[in-house]
Amino acid sequence: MSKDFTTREENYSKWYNDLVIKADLAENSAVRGCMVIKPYGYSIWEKMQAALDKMFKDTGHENAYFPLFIPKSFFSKEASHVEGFAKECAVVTHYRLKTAPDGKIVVDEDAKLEEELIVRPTSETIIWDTYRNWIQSYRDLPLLINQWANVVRWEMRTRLFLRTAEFLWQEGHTAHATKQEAIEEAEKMLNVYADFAENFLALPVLKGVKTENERFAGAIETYCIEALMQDGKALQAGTSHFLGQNFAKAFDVKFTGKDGKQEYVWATSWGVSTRLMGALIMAHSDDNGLVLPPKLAPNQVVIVPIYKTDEELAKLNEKASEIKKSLEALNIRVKYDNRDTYKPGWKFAEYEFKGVPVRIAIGPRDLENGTVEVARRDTKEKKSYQQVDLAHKIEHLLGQIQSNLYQKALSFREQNTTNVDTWDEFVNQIEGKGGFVYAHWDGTKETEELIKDKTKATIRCIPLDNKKEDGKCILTGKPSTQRVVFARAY
RNA sequence: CGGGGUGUAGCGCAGCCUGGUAGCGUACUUGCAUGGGGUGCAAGGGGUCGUGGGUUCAAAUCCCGCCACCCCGACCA
Repeated sequence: MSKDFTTREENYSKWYNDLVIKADLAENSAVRGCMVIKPYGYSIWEKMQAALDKMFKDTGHENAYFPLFIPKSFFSKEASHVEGFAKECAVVTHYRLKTAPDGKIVVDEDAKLEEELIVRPTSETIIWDTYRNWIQSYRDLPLLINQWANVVRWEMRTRLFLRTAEFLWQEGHTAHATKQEAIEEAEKMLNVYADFAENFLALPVLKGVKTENERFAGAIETYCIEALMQDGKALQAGTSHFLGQNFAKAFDVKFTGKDGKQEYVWATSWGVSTRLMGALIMAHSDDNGLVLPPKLAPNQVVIVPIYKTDEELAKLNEKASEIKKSLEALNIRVKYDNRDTYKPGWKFAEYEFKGVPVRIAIGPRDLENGTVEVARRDTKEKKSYQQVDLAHKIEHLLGQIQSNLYQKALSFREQNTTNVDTWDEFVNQIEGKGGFVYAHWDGTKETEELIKDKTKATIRCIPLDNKKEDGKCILTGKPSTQRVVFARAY
């Protein structure tokens, strides 16, 4: 199944693609740019959803659902928003098919829609059109709503999980009485994303704001979390937008304040997508396959029996079930694989490839000695453990693996973060090792675009915890007050 | 949309140049042996050769059109 697997060094991009397919996470579908998420991949996504959904609810949000289709006219209401999405919209123009004289199924031209429907690329417009009726008074605020949905953006080039024409995500859309409160909400949700990335994905992220160029279409401020992948490229892992009153004005959403005066509502929106799957895969996996952090692994532990005879298997079944139960009592997700159709070595390789954090092998020798063999996926280390109190030891080990993955990713990021002060250094760094490059920039759109044209590097963000520092723009030499983070990105 | 490439068994590929009844590896099925890191041997099943047309006694192979997918650019979470 996974022999002859491409290594990261040979071809990082092929490694990623092969990994996604061979680890059974997803595959390309019959539809251009759209993937099928397979059960194993989907179960990881479900784990992410569950964790995020809880975090959203713990911060006061509720789930709702809005239509897949958005009337075309809605898009024209917020000028910069439509501009940002116009080039990648799927449009529904007809509502009926018919059989042509030659027997082929064709679109019935008589069934043309009065107004075309856009398949949502994001839901601000339909949601704000709805909010108009929901919000009258300051008592209706804040309105804190999240939606789990699929969206469509007709991308020209797609890659499994990282960029697909249709993807799954959540989008939060909140309405507030004051500017300050909306900004706090946008920042709060950015922190939720950062916590999630660090605690569940085991992935350290930079928190920052986007430059005007990179800002979400229709936003006043776009906050983001940026992660560094093993090939030195950055991945935007989540965004949170302060939308000001742009959408309230476009959709005429006003509320009456305590003072009896009418004012436009302040808005935020924030989202993360199945792209997080891509981040997860690229952050930790190695040339032996997937490496999953225990908190998101569908199976945290797999138990493999080693035996020759049916009698041995019967004894091992008994012992393994006992171990399985003791682990499950601690809420550890365990699979016992006693299929006779595959050999132990095959199973070892298989679970390793699928990233199961801990493998327990147990054979006749272990039964005699009261031991098991425990192998951890992150370090590939194998150790013999006494069966006594095994469940607690495994629980502890899972915690260690989770934090080890985070530490490893963190030190990778540190090793691949550099300060540069001259253009030559900058080009060398971007074209060599890559990584996050802190450099001075004169603050103009033109310079940012010029740098992008010359090096393919973009400003990933202006970090929130940035310290002020006088310097000169690496390209123009004009004065600058702080360093910003450059990288090539996905 | 520009440049390059590929369509042959579930998957990966050879065969094409030089036309002559479709092959390899793997996966699958069956049997026997094997079993502490992808097991060996044997037998077996499976293909409108992307698609439409043309040339020819004969086309996977030669010619023309079309379609799909992949890679590199412009666009992007």
